[in-house]
Amino acid sequence: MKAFPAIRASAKLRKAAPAPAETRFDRRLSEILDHATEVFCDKGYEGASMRDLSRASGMSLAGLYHYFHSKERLLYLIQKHAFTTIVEHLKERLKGITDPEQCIRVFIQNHLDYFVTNQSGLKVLAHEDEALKNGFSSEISGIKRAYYRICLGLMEDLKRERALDFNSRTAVMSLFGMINWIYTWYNPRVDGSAADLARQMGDIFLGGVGRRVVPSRKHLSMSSRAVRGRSREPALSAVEGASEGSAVRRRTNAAG
Amino acid sequence: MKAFPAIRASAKLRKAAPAPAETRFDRRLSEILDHATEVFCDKGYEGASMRDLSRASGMSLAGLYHYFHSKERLLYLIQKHAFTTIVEHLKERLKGITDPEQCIRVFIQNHLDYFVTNQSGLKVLAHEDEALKNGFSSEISGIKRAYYRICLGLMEDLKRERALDFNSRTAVMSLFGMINWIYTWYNPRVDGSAADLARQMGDIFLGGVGRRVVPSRKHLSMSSRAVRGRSREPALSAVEGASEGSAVRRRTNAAG
DNA sequence: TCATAGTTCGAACGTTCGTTCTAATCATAA
DNA sequence: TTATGATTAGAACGAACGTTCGAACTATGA
Repeated sequence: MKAFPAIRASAKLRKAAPAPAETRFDRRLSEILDHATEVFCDKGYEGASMRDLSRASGMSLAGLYHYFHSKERLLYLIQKHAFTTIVEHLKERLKGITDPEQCIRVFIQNHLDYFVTNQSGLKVLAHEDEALKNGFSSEISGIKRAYYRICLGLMEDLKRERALDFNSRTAVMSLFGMINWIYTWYNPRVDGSAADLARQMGDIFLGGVGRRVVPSRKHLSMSSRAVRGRSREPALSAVEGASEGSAVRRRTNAAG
Repeated sequence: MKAFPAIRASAKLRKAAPAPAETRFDRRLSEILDHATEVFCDKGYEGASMRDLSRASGMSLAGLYHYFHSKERLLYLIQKHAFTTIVEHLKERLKGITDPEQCIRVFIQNHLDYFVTNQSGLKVLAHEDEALKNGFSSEISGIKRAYYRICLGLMEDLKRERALDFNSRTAVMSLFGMINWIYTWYNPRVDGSAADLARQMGDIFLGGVGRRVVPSRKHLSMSSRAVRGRSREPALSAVEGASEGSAVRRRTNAAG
């Protein structure tokens, strides 16, 4: 409701074909998790009440507690599932790819793919990072650390192959910032597909913004071209903030 | 307390020399704002209770309400002050600088400078972005939009001068991601000064990570060198997450 | 058909929430 | 000293919080 209209739009169910040995319990829990993810996305973990979750999932307050022990454990389940999914998909997609640059592009693509098909999920992951207390947070931190280390490894591979010299930690964290921050601004109508964004962010991260673009690899999809045309405007005298711009559609809650 | 130990460490008072015409009320309110910023940083806006704020600022619950009408207005005051300060500093520092690349580097430096000297403030700004309801959020959104538009203008200047072709909105948002996400991972003991980080992030954003570095501009400060040495490790076989790494000190809550 | 296990619910628990009331305290100038 | 307005605090408000309990429902196999 409140938070970010674009995000709420296209949340889909978790699975198209449920696993055969899936019990009724598992199925129902999964539904609750999906609904809860939406609510946490909208109102934040602390801001969402169990009664909100009850309303969203069409189940009574007490009924919810048949599926998890506490609100905190619910967040834990959501985060664990989301993170595990991302890491699994990533490992799968990285198999067989050897070129370090390509690996990093796959990493970005995988992350953004998950976000675009499961926007609320990534927001809950990124935004409610510190919401869990010590007991619950440690396992999530573990998965998170593994994810971080995968990316760090890719970065080191790139450095070694090209004899580069940069701070890997800063690079990884900068990349995480780029791809996670997206939950605050992404609007599918304006910003195109995940593939579009992944290519753009890959270009920026790997090649920087301040260089002439060599139009290699079947560049410039339709949608990114459309967006690009939009921002061709005077744009100087920026410091004395001009009038309403058109490039930002929904909410420019990007800064800060 | 809870959130991010490194952030809590070095928060300083807002002003060294108070303005002459500053009333007792203003001074006291400013103190409360500082304490509240710390608490919001640690527990989040929703998670922090008025009683927490009361405890932190050493004032009774009822006494707080002499200085603001509601908890929400308190957050509004914090965000407005922080944002206004950042934008003012930026405008000041951009004066006289004409080279577009240098302007963007100044933008990054200004943002990170504010963060390092006022860590809790930027976190509250970045993390509690959506906490304000419609009435309060509109004015903050305005300042935010102005800040965004400044950066967008710098980006367009760079594009024009060098005849570049990239999506300005994506570029600006990516940059915001890089410099805002820092609140989730920055540790002064590991990551060096704001100037260090600003240079590194400027290099990445402008030149990309995947290029040989020309060691121009008095490169490589002490602290960044120290960090760099640390992460010189095997680093391959990344996909099957290896054992505990040493590059991440405090918490690797960077991902997801 | 009945017993059983799994599922759902209404109602309430004790606690904490943001906020307000009224009165007491403080600083200051006359 | 006294009068005055700014500041602070104790106690309480109703509302909402996360959670629990026991009873009622429902599906399933015997």
